[in-house]
Amino acid sequence: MPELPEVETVKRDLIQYLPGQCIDVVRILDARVIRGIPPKKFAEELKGKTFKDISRRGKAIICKLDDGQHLIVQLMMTGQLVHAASLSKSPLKETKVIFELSNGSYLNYNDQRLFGRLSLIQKLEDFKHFAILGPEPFDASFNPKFIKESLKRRSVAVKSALMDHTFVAGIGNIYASEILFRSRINPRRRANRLKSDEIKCMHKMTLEVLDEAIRYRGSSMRNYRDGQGQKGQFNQRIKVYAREHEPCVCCHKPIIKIVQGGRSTFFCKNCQH
DNA sequence: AGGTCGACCTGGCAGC
DNA sequence: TGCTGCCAGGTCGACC
Repeated sequence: MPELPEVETVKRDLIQYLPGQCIDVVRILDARVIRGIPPKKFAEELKGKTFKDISRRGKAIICKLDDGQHLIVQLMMTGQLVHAASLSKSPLKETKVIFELSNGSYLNYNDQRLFGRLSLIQKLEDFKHFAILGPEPFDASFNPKFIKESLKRRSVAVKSALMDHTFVAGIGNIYASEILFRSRINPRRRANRLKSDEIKCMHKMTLEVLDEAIRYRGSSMRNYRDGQGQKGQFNQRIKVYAREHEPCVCCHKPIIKIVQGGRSTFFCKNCQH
């Protein structure tokens, strides 16, 4: 799914279109994406509400409504939140929910695999997922000291730790591999065995990779699209993810792929120690 | 408590 | 052409 850079890109797109728009109609084409509330009630509750603000926490998009409620969208693996000026004549097969807005435009929720979820909650504190989420990478609280302290008790591979959202929010499979490549750290290293200078470097590279990915509007492996339905441009800057057998940009030895915690990891054995 | 694994879903693609 | 098996960006809950 979209990881932090992709979700941040979608958020920045939608913030240009949604605030001030009233939801006239909610059309639910597949009710399985609606969570924690009966779909009919979901549609009724949202009808007539106006978007006040759009924000992001981890990989979730938060739409604040004028009545104080929050529409939370988790895109998961294949979700897309796309704004469209007009309704497509033949709606995509993946379109699961259509929000008709007061200015005649539309917000479509598309999702091929139906892992994504739309929730409607009163208070953000009530949302269970946020309660367990670690700090935002760009937050000052996410710093080398915090990382060192958090990883002290974790014997898992550092790649798995980076992807653990209770440790730090927003990092998924693509960016975990990219961050470790730039940090020259072997993804198999145990998290609690990293030296202080390696932690400092990993922290710096986390911010560098995520910031660069946001500037390039994210990566599109298969399904990701931004708020306007366009692909991200970070793909050509990806150094290791999904590049098995390709030469490493530094030493030209082949990139290798391993499986950690059931997920693919890509790295250079020669450059990452 | 931390770690591991399967379940949740659909569709694209490689191999036969 | 058509089948089978494998793979995919995330999260959660059950279990050890």
